[in-house]
Amino acid sequence: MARREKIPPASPEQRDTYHHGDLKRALTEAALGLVSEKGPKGFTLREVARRAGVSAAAPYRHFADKADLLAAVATQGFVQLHETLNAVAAETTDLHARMVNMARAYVYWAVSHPDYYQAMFGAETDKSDHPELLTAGGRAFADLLDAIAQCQEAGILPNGDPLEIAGPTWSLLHGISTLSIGHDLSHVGIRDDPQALAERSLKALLLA
Amino acid sequence: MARREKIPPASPEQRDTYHHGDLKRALTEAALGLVSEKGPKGFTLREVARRAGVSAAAPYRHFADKADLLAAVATQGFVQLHETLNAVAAETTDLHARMVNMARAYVYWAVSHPDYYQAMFGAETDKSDHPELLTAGGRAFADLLDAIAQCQEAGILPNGDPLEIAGPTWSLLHGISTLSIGHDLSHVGIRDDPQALAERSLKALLLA
DNA sequence: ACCTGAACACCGTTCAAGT
DNA sequence: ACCTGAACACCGTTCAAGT
Repeated sequence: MARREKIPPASPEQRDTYHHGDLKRALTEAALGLVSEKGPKGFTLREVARRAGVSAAAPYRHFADKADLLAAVATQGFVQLHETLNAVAAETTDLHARMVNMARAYVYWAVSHPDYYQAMFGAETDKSDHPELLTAGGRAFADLLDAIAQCQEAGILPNGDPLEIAGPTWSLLHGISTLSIGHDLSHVGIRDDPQALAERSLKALLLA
Repeated sequence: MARREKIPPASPEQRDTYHHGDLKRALTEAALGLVSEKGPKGFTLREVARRAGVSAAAPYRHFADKADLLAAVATQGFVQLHETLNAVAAETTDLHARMVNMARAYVYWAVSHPDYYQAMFGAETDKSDHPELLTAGGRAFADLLDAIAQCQEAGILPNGDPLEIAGPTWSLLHGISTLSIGHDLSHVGIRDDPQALAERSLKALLLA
C-alpha cells in the first residue's frame, strides 16, 4: 500500500499491460521531487525507481546511468531559469531597470531552488557528456547576453563584444548565488541578502 | 606488497604495538591525496582507510564520520589559500597592484586546486558543523578584508565598512573560480582565462 | 520492446571482541 | 586506548529471464 499507483496512460492504443505508460517522464518527475526534497546529495537511483513504482533496473532502459538522470534534472532547471529571466525581460521596458531586475531574478531563482542550482553547476554533472544540458544552459545565458546587447545599442553600456560584459556579470551573479546558498556570506559577517547584494554589485560593475 | 608500510613513531615511549603512530595525521594525508587524485566525488572512507593501512572501522576513532574527514581536508585548503594570499600581499607594496595580484592569486589557486576548492565550497560540506573550518575560512577572508581596508586608508577605495566592498569582490572571484573549474565559461563561448577575467572584472568593479 | 529478480562489487556505519 | 572482523542496510550497475 506504500507504493503510489501507476497512472494508466490516456492514449487508447495503450493496453493495460504491466508496462508503465511513460516511465521516462515519471522517472524525471520523481527525480525532480527527490532533488528538491533531499538535494542532489540524497539522490539515489533506487529511490527514484521506488517512487516511480518500478524495479531498480528499470531506469536503465531510459537513462544511461545515474548522472544521465541528474543531467535531465539540471536541464529542467535551466529551462525554468530561462523562463524566469525571459519573463522579467519582457515585463520591464526600461533597459537600465531590466538589467537590475534580471540580476535580482537570477539570484532569487538560484537561492529559491538551491538543489536545482546545485544539479546545474555541481561537480557531479559534467555538461560535456550531455549536449541537451549545454543547449538549455546556453538559452538561459542568451537572455543575459540579449539584455546586454540592447543596453549597448541604447548607449547605456559601452560598445564591443557583449561577452566581455557578460563574463564578469554572470560570474558575479553566480558567485553571489553559490555563496548565499552555502551560507558563506553570513559565515564571514556579510548580511545574506543576495538580491540587494546583486543590485548593488551590478551597479558598481556596469554603471559606474 | 601493495600496502604502504607504516612509519613507526619517533617518540621512544611508543612501543612497537599494532597501533598506528599517528593515525589521524595519516588519515588526513591519505584523504588529501585521494581528493586531489579523484576529487571529492571519488572520495570514500574505506579507500582512505586502505591507503592508511587500517581497517574500515579505524577512522571512526578519530573522525565522527565521512563528512568530518572531508571537513579536515577543506580546512587544509583554506590554510593553503590563506598562506598564498598572505604571501602575495607581503610581496606587493603598491596597494593598487596588491588588490589585483591578490585577485589573480585567488582564482589561480582555485583553478589549480579544483578538488580542494570543491571540498571547501561544495554542498557535501556544511561549515556550521565544523567550527575549525569556519575559522580557517575566516582567516583567508580576512586577507581580502585587510587589503581593502588599507586601500581605503590610502584613499584608493571609498571609505566605509570594508565588508561592503569585500562582498561583491569575493562573490566575483568565487564566481569566476567556480565557473572556470566547471568549464562553464568556455561552454558559453567565454575564453577560459580566469586570471585575466579576474583582473579585468575587478578593475571594473572597484576602480571605475 | 520493456521490465523484473537476482546477483556482483562496492559503500558508510556500528559493535562486540581482541591486544 | 586503539584497532579488527564481521555484520547491517544500503548503493550503482549488469544480465539472464519473463511478458
